[in-house]
Amino acid sequence: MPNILLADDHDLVRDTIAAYLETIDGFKVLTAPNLDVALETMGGLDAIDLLILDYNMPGMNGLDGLDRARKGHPATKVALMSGVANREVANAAMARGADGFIPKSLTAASMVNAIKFVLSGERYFPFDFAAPETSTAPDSTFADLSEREMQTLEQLCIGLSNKEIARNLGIQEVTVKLHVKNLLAKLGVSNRTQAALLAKERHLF
Amino acid sequence: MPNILLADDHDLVRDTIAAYLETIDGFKVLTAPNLDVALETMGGLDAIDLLILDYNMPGMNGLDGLDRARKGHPATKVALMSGVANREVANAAMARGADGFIPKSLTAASMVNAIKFVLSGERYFPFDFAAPETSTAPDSTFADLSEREMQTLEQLCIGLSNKEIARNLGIQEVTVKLHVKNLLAKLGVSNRTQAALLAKERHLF
DNA sequence: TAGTTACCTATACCAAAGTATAGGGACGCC
DNA sequence: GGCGTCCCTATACTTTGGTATAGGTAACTA
Repeated sequence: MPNILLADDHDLVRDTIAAYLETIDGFKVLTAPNLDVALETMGGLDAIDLLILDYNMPGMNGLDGLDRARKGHPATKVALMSGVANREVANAAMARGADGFIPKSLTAASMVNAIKFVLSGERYFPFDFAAPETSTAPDSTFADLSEREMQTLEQLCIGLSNKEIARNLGIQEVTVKLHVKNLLAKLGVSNRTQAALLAKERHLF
Repeated sequence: MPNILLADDHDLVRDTIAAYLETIDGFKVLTAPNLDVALETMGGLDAIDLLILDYNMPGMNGLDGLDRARKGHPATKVALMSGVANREVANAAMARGADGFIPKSLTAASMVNAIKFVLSGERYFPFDFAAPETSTAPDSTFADLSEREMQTLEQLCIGLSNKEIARNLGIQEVTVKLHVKNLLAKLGVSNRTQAALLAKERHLF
């Protein structure tokens, strides 16, 4: 029966999750209202198999808290939990060695799955949480680009110069400049670099 | 006891995996040597809970096979399995609606985990397989950038102009130009847009 | 028919980006 | 001391990028 330590400053959230895990799956769950208490508890007698840290919690200071927890207790698996963190934070957490990332948007059943996953030695990263970035902004900004402007943008995203784009599209450089100018206005950015960055961010090319 | 249909043209691989799943976890496993046979089998009496398709297998034709399988049997979960596919393919598969992606580099235990995961209604995407792209090239190209050049690059990645960067760093615009010129050379690119794109690709900022 | 939109081109101009060369100050290293 | 490196600045220059205005074609639409 694995020991879990759940640290979250939101009392209601923390206690209900803990109760759920205990009753439904028979985990033994300890709780802590912030990082410092959590680390104290870790130093106690019971060996903790999994430490779940809320991302927004006193003492966390971004992902530094993750490092602190991992450093002192290498044998314990550490998962991050958050209700607000975006994909960037989640990725950063995983890159920094977290064993899992649990968005609070998960269903209870999925959360249990995730926890079991981590306890079994794997690293959990919810795919459906990782993906939205791609599908969140399907077009909107890019919808009203004309075909040529879109083609121009595409070449811009490889970092080509107007001259090169002109050659590739078989038109004059002045025309490319025109397309660039228009697409900058439509995208609401002020130069080609920003346009390329924006397009890449939206995973257009 | 869930029914699994495993389709792989590699006889040895297919049969050993099937045997493993049957003996270790009590799954009922059917097998098929290619996509067509798999789809035929699906039409049989037994309801298949999970279809596992090898990516390199007669009939697959890239990810088209995935679509064919999903279209005819919406109730069946479909996972892709591959020994060679890279991250791009895996992501594309997930984007096209696969319920899971199973690299053959997984341990047997992890594979079982993945399968249970998918059967429970979640989508499985192995983080350790997804991540390498980020960590494969930690620096190399960027290692020999000086501190100022790195700061300049960072601002470049927001699409700022030389003038703005100069203001932000508290130096003259000419100096920024110098840094830009030098970092372009070090990165082996020919303009600021390419530099920004490269840095973003490597997830530096 | 006239109006609209996308597309292409042209000339011209200014701003921004990038190159070249030169020099000075700070630091660490042999 | 001399050497190398990074940082900053300066002048001067060329190229590229972006804006403005104007005009022509083709296709679609009211």
